[in-house]
Amino acid sequence: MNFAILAGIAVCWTDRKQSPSRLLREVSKILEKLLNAIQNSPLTRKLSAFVALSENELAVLERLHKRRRSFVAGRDLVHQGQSKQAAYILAAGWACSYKTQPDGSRQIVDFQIPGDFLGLRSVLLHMSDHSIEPIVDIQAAEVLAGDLLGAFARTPRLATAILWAASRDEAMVVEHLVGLGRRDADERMAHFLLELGARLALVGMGSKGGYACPLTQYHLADALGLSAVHVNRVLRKLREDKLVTFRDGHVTFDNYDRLVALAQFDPTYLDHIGPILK
Amino acid sequence: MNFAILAGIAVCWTDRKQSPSRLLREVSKILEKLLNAIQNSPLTRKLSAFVALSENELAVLERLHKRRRSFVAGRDLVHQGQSKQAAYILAAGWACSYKTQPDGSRQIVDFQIPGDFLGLRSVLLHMSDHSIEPIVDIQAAEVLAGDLLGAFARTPRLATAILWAASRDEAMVVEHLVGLGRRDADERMAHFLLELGARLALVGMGSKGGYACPLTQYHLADALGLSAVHVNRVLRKLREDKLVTFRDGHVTFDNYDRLVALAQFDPTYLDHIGPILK
DNA sequence: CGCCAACTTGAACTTAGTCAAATGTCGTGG
DNA sequence: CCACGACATTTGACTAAGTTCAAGTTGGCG
Repeated sequence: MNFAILAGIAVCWTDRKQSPSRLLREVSKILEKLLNAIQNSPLTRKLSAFVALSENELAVLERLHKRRRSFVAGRDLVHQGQSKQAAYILAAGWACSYKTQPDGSRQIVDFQIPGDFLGLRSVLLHMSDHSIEPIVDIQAAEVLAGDLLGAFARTPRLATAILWAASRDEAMVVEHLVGLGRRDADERMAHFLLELGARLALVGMGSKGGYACPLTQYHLADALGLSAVHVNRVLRKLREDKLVTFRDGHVTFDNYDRLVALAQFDPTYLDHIGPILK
Repeated sequence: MNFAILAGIAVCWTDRKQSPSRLLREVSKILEKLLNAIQNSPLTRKLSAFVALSENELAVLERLHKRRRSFVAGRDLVHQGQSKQAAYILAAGWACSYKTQPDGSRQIVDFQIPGDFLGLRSVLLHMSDHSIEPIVDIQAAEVLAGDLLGAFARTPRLATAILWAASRDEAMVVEHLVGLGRRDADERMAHFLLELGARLALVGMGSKGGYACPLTQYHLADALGLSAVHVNRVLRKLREDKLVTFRDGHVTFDNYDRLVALAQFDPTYLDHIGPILK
């Protein structure tokens, strides 16, 4: 009995005859397992949205989610310069990775939402070049370097899928860099809010209408390279122009299309189909 | 007969007795091969500076350098949005990867110098999210996705070394992002010139005294998120302050230590020892 | 020689930062 | 219940950094 999810469509096949009732029973058992895996893990959900994962691969992925730990908001999970070998898969809550300068100012490099890896690069460099802070209380699965490499060796397709997700993250960092270098404050904010919405939509936490967002204006300032004061002004302007409203922990897109036009937002780099479905 | 280069020191050993003259002959043969490989390939040189590579791994690395091609300055090697599966190893010359915005402005994400990979991420995403432009005439070895994966499968240590180099590149992009978000124009320029110097020193093309640099002030402007006019002013100021001189395709550090202090340059993220020498 | 690209400089302008102060909100302890 | 502090948000007035526009200068090369 074989089973796979292909671009959202379940496919199953068998090479020998079976009674219909037995076939049905098996399929339903597998479906239940899959549903379980996908519902329990935003990472699985994210990867499944792009890449065909077999039952076996899903099982390996699930095994990576053992060793679950909780962390409280605000206390650094990893600190810049710390030598640490573990990565994490974020299961619930938001985090951000940032670097602090000697003069005290900080730059947020990226936000992580459920399904994202934390500190994958640190594992390879054997040293964290940045800090990671939980923005709210979070749940994360610790992944030891050895387990990850083991999983890669046993399921190369999964390895490719994870590397693909890492590449996608890197593409987002590049887009962020472009924003800091070549977009003014309004465009930067618009682009940021749109990108975050697109990412959240992938794990079922947002839509074109808006999304819940626990970030403070200080987080936005540190991410966008602006002062908190200016962030506030920009948000006011966007709100008054009926483009987007950021208020009380919630982002509401008042006019998605005009916002996309302002930000010159092109979600191509997020939308791409994965590398496995050839 | 075994042989390795370990942090710049050659090591050889054998498990059976051999006549001294024969041993000597073998060692000199191997040395010649290695010298050849290292001189011919800046990538080999870069990796060897951090990671112990065996004779076999060096041979595999050399094989990746077949299929050498030339490209003229200014004509895009890869274009944004292009679907392309090959990556390149830059053998000679300088290139830059950049993104252009719909409004025509461009942001240079990174410069590549000999020994760097071009478009490694594009291979995984099956699509280039940026363009690559040779700054001068360049020589690059085309690496097909298949060859790369084959080499990875046969020599996992080499795979780790290359992934490590890729992580290091990503760390540089992050540092660049921090610069755009949280450093003013002077610091940004100082930091950039220092980082470039450190990278070039790794492949023997620069020192604490300075280095040859084919970039124009427009390149600097596009990389640092400044206008070309302002780049000119910043360069003048740094020159007048006797910190660094950028002129006639040559960067000269007039006062390395004060420049490091101004830029708050911390080369930790470039200096790190590789992942294999545990 | 004349052209072109890179570089240089000045002046006016715009964006975003800094400083300062007021408002709002939430949870804690009296 | 209210007072209080901690923190996030909001607004205004002023300032500094960097852009834009415009007009040269320089140097290499056909």
